[in-house]
Amino acid sequence: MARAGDGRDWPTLESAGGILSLIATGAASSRAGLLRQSGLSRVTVTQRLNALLTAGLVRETEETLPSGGRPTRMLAVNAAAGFMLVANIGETHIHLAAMDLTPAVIAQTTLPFVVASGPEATLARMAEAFQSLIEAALPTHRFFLGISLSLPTPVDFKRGRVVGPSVLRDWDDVDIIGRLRERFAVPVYVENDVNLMTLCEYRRNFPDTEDMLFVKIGTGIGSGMISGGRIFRGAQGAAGDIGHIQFLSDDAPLCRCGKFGCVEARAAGWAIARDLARRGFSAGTARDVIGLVEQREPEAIMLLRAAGRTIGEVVSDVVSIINPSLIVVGGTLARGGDFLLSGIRELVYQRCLPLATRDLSIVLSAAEEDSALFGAAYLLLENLFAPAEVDRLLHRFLLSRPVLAALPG
Amino acid sequence: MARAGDGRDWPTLESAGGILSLIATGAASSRAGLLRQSGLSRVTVTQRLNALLTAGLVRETEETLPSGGRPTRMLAVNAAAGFMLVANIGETHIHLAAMDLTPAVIAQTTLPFVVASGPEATLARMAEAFQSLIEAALPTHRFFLGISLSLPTPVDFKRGRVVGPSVLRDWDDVDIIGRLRERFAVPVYVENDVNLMTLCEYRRNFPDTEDMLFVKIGTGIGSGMISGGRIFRGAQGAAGDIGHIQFLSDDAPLCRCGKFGCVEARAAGWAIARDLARRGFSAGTARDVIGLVEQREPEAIMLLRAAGRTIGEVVSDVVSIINPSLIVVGGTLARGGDFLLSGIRELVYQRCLPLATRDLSIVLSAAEEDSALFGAAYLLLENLFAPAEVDRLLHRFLLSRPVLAALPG
DNA sequence: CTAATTATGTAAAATAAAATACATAAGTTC
DNA sequence: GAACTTATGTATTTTATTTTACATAATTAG
Repeated sequence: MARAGDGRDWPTLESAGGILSLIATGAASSRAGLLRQSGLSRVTVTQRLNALLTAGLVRETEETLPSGGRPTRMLAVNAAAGFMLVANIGETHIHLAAMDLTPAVIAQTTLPFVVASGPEATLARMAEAFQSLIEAALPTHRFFLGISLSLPTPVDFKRGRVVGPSVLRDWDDVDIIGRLRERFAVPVYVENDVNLMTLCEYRRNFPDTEDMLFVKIGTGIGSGMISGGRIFRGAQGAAGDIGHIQFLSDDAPLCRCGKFGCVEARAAGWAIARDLARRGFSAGTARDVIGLVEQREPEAIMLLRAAGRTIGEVVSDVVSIINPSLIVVGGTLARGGDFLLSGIRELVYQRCLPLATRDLSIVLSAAEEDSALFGAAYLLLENLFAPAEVDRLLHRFLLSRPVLAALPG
Repeated sequence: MARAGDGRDWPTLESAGGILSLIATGAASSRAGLLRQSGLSRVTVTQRLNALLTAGLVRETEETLPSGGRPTRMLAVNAAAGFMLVANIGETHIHLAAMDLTPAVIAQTTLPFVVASGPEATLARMAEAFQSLIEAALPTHRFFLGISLSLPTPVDFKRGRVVGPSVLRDWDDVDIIGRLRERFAVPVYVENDVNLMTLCEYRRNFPDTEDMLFVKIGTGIGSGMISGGRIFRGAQGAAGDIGHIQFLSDDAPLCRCGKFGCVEARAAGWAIARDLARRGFSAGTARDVIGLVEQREPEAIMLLRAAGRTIGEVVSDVVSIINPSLIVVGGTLARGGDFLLSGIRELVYQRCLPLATRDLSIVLSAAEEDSALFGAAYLLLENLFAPAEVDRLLHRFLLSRPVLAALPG
């Protein structure tokens, strides 16, 4: 058969999907690991791996594993083998980037975002921006892998559409995937931003924690869950909607959703800002609240602590229901640190079974910008390189290459 | 190569695990389906399927699928190919059975159960009973597949142990799997009873509903979840513990867990019985409560309705968190029908997002005896026939057969 | 530096599986 | 009943993969 290096050997590369998937998903990172995980023979693994190496999809890393004898050479996907486009639609801006497979930013740009423009115009302008990013990335990262979008609204992941009453009016039932796919002819994924922040947190900081809860406490309150290493979406992608869980009391405040007593109306950034405003402070957003807390304003601190306990009530419900082994608290208010966290911890440890809290950690998220954007990148990667999809990816990769050596001899 | 029927062809049968798994898990039920799902060629599928057919593990069913031409012959695992042992430890009795692969009961027996006897004695007596069941089943169902147990307590499924503060005192850290495996040399699984009731409900009545919540309302309150077609267990197997979610109020009642205001203390069978007793009725258990409701005792009905609303509060939290597409209400109090259900429906539809409730059904469980026992059977089957495990099963099956035709020629 | 140890590559022979090309089976439609 | 349709089986050829057996590589231990 074809030897590594004697020109391209398409057939071997085409069948190398399984190997590529194992490396990309982290299931194996050495030849021995590939042997074990794939069940293939050494000859076959060597052949296919060589095809991937010469194609530039996989590379040997510098590090080696000492083993008593010849050290094991480690393998990794070549981060420069291609690029993807990601975008995060925020409340006022859209952040777009081209990323390599690390994922790391190759080029980026920002667009203003006005909900009122509607989906058509917005998607059109995003497509323009994407086109520029492609031109920036293409010279160095020849292969265009796909597109992944983060939206600030519930998303039906499978159908790739905005669902339910949403900040994004008029986006209901817009076929986002179809629109972008048509234009760029690559796989497109769309997901809710909190789920993507959760995924980023998992992949970056807690890759070994397969059951975690991420709570985002900013101007609003939302959550995402990783279960068995995957985003937990529920039947319609609406899982994790903890912001509008209600608990009634005499003074149940009116929520922006129209109901009384929601967690958000008690403990979200806007609610605390509302309470501070009533006390004569100038505050409207989560940032304002945190600003006052960082100035050690006692009333702001007190309200943040109270919010922590309120959120703790809901989080303890979540813990009883899904039994995670880690809770990560992020979002703007998380910058309040222990002022926020102590209340959450207090309620969770007070209310949940010892069994559920015994091995439960509650930690702050390392405040990272763009975690939704990186989450979108991780989502795309894990889908493209999933065993069931990787052959399609490989096939596109092959078609994208100039057919230098497809000639006989 | 070996033709179907010319004696045993071990090599072919040994490689037929994938085919068997597809049939057993329902992924394929015709030759065409096997072709599609397995990715193997028709020749290979035919060969392996024939090996399974002649070994008696798979059979062709009577029904056929009309297709315009020659009808498709359907395939199914031969229910009589083997038997398994299952047991459900209840509060006062242990129900043990030998079941075929339908699963249907071949033989059964009941033991009294006293917690105070402790795990050693109890497991020993169960082993005795199992031995008799084996003798009953063996003549007709020669192959012993495995053992599956239902326990009325949280279980760490992976480790096969009782965890946490539990009704089963002293069972903590008893290696149940190890004990039974040692004695019977077959795979052993242990799971919590509510999870198994959930699984049974899913497999029997709603096999197409991959995200469902089962709420058991009896003397206590518990729940189980199916997510993506699998039991959702959480990090320690403690997921779904909704009975002890608290919501405070001035009159928060003391729960048997020692905290105030738990759902159980407000709405479980024992709590309603307590309230009825205070009003002069003679009631101590969920059965007593339902007895009074069935006699149309207004106060009992009123209390059951109120319990429905209380449970509805918690269920609406669960819906917001996990977004199921179906809620099945079971347990003794479910016999109260709409008296119980209406309150649950009321709260869920009132509190949850339209997105989450749009396609959500809330139904009563068809009151079935032994659903935990059948759940245990389903659990065993789905694990034994899982792609990763099926080869082991096949191997044991081969070893268990008399080696009639292992001679040359 | 040498021996021991583990990692890795590859040619040749042996197997396993797929593709191809027919052949037959068991229904439906008319 | 004849024609058509889809399901299914199998011999033969071709292709892919594993096995076997050996060779080489790059470390550590001494």
